[in-house]
Amino acid sequence: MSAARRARNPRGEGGRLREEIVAAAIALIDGTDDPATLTLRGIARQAGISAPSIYGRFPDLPAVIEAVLERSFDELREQVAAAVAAGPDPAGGLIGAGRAYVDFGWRHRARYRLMFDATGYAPNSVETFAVVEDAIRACAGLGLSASTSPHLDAWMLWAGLHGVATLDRPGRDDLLRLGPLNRPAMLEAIIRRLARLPEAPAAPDQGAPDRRHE
Amino acid sequence: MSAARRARNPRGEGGRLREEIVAAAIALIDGTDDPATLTLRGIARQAGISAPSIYGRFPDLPAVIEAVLERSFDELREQVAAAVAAGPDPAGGLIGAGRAYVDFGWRHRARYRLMFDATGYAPNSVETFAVVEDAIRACAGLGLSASTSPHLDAWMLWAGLHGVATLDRPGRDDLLRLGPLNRPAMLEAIIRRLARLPEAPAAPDQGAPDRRHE
DNA sequence: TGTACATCAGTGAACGCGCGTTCACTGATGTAC
DNA sequence: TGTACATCAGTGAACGCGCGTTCACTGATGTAC
Repeated sequence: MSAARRARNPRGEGGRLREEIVAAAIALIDGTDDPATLTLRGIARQAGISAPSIYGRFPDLPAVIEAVLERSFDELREQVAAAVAAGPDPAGGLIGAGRAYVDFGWRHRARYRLMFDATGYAPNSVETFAVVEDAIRACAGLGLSASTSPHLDAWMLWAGLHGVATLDRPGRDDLLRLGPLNRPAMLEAIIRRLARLPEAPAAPDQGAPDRRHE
Repeated sequence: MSAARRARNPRGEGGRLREEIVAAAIALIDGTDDPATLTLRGIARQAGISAPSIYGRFPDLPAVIEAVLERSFDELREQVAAAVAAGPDPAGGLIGAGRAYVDFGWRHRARYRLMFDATGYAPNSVETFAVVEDAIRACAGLGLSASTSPHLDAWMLWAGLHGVATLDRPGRDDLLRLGPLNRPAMLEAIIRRLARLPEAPAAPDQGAPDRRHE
């Protein structure tokens, strides 16, 4: 599985292994569709170390998973915040943030499921929420959103984004097989309705191909 | 685990065991929080039979799970359809349907996750979708909903409901710990926005206690 | 009415597997004197 | 500068477990004659 034999870390830098373990765990789960693939032995194989080596850096498997959660929520927050900042205006930034969120869920399908299904604890998950809430608040302040409670509306928006990210998935053609949907336009509509932005302006070329599952 | 020794089925009615196996599987998964608990050996224990007995009725474990999926989607459709019919008017029925949907997800947490995460195939899942779509169409026909595309709006509504059903869960206090939310009111707001019903009328006593996790 | 027999509804023991975790160890490397 | 030694970064073998599945069987029961 792994390439050449891994070189042992120099004296005093054994802590580096901790990072390698978390990175291996993320690579492992990102390469599959099923969070159950994330086993301690699998992580060790991916990292090119023996299974017991993990115990030098983590007390047990749940501790490794918790580290994966924390890093993943950081990543999610960064990507969502970057999208907010990249928007042409606050409303565009908010819509981009929603897209970035769902995109993360689609690109890291199993990891995303782990993030929300695991029994672990990720205290930094609220930071992503705060980014969304602040974006709505900014829009409301400028009169771009009709939101009177950014806190509640952010919650609703998150629920909607979470639904899109997890409901719409390949490999289950029984679910919502609705013909060729224009997913980007639908996602934007959901964001607008839940964040109380005005309906989208007329979009002439909404028949763009759906490249989601490629 | 099981009570007294199970009595063997009479001659010719061995097919009854099939029903018992599916029922045992549902009881097993409904009694836990983790879909991974649904093992073949666990199902056999729950049903009070030996593990190999299952092979007389199902080719393997995935086949049992598929039967669970099918029965579960039937149950979901029934409950959603009943809520539509029980509404005081079409709009009230639609809101009730959304509530019933999320309620199913909350009451059968692990099973609901299995329904959407499993790799199986449940052809009857579209029937629930059709119930929602028809409810929106009925509202639109009466001018109660501003929907111009019940099909797309039903999809969005489903995504929103799915998000609420799966995102908001006990045992993960890190996620969206937002203080005492008025969940019923928020759920209703999500349904109204996505199904394009008018905003809720002023609700004086929205501070009702949140009894969801009791 | 008796009885041999086929069928049916299961069971008990065993298999190989991957898992999380423990234990005793190995061998390189920096440090004290 | 040399060397004993403590420390560090891991490893290999083994444990017990629950899993899905296979196999040969058992014992009750309806049916043919």
